[in-house]
Amino acid sequence: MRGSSEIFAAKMSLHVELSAAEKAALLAMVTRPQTSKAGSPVAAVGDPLDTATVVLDGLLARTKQLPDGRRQILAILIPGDLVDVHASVLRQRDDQLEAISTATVAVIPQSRIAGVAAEFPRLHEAFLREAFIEAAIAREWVLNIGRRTALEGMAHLLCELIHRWDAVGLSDGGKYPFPLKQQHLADCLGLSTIHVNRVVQQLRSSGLIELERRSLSVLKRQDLQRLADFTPGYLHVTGAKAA
Amino acid sequence: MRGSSEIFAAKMSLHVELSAAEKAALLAMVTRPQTSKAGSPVAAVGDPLDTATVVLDGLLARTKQLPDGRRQILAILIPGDLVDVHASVLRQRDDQLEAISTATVAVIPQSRIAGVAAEFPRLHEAFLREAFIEAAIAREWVLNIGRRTALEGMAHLLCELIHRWDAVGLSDGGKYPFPLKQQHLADCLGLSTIHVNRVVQQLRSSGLIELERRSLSVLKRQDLQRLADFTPGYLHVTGAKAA
DNA sequence: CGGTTATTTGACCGACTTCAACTGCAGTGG
DNA sequence: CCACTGCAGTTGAAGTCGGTCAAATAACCG
Repeated sequence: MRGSSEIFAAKMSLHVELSAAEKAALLAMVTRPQTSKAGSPVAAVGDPLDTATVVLDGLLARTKQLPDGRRQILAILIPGDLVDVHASVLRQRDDQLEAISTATVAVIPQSRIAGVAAEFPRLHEAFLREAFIEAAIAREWVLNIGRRTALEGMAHLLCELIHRWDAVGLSDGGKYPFPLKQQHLADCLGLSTIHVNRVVQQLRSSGLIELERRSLSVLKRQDLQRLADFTPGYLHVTGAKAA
Repeated sequence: MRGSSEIFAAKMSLHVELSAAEKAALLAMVTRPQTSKAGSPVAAVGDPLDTATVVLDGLLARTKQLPDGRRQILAILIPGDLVDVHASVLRQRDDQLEAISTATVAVIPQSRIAGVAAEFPRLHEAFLREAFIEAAIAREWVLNIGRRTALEGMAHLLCELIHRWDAVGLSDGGKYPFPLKQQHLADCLGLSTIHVNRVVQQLRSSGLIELERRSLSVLKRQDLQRLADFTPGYLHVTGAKAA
């Protein structure tokens, strides 16, 4: 758990150099780490929105559902991510968080987030950066789902994930642990699982990726990015790891 | 112009009651009002992202484009909206703003936004609310495009627009000025203009709306909302005008 | 092992796209 | 006043991408 918090602190100080006091304050805010089993909800629609959430380990999805069960994933959350910073200002949760793999998260109470603005402006700025980047990613997803083909969209999603995974050091020479099921990919892209399967096989047979056994290998990263028209600018990662 | 700024100030104080000093500071920050002709760009990809933008009059679209010209609208901006608050933290614009109708906008320099956090915390909070709500809307659009049918999505888009228009007093008893072309609707929903046309006619012939001559009339608002599964919670409008 | 869940395959279907032509309308200039 | 132009909207026919249904593997797990 301690090590997990360090990933979070490291990510927070990626853009703004934090003082020891700021780092200490940051780690002190993070309370009540809890782990959830794969597939289980971490927060539901209508829940009071009174904490931000830090992902310490595992993957989560932010989702919305229609009354008849159609489901859409709005964001994939990875270790180090700080989400729901808007809890400092908005009142009610309008979406859901659920664990994709076994995941452990901690929370920061709403009062702490609000307080940090006055006490630790640079921490506050780091929080806002996280929130604004998640918003930028959501906008890119609108483009991805609205205007890219299934194949392009899938390629783009994979590019985004590996890029973000690289940034927090979750890669191993082009090979990544990949806990997402095809159902998750479908819900990210607004597709059926069956079509996701066909698209994945296209990517496999064109030699761009290997995807099996909960593991993703990117064989031709350049080609994959070209297919997806992936340009990482929208991720606003300008730190040392920017690649 | 003066009157337009008042709309903005009114919207800013919808959730947080602002003091006279705060209102004055707010209006003092808003500089350089400029008007753009329908269809012309207001800000382009790669532009330095050093100002937030206030919409004083007219409609804008936030857009992204793929290299081959496919275009997606990410947000419709209406009078009173404050956008690009993230300019206080992020550096580079990754999307485009363009005028839908003739529109006049003003800007707030990045330095002012950053400064306001310390000097006028409640204004800062109001700015953040705007940014977070735009993010919430973007997430709803992901659902709209990814999982709703064309008909449902169109209905939902219209519900959102009239709801936001009501909130800033742009309605006239169920009748709204409607400068969007079918091309804009298509780019909002990830559809072809031709299909938009057919969907609009479905809505017309089922008696839910009238849409002609740059004017929208909502005849059966309840039915339209039911068709769209529209629940305004994600707009986080909790003020007096919440309806 | 057996039972469950995830992935894969095939056949068919439908929502939406593409292409092409036509209508209506506002502006423009003769 | 009326042709001419250009653009938004409309209509129809044909095609495609992706969905649905059903069933067969294949992986996971107690």
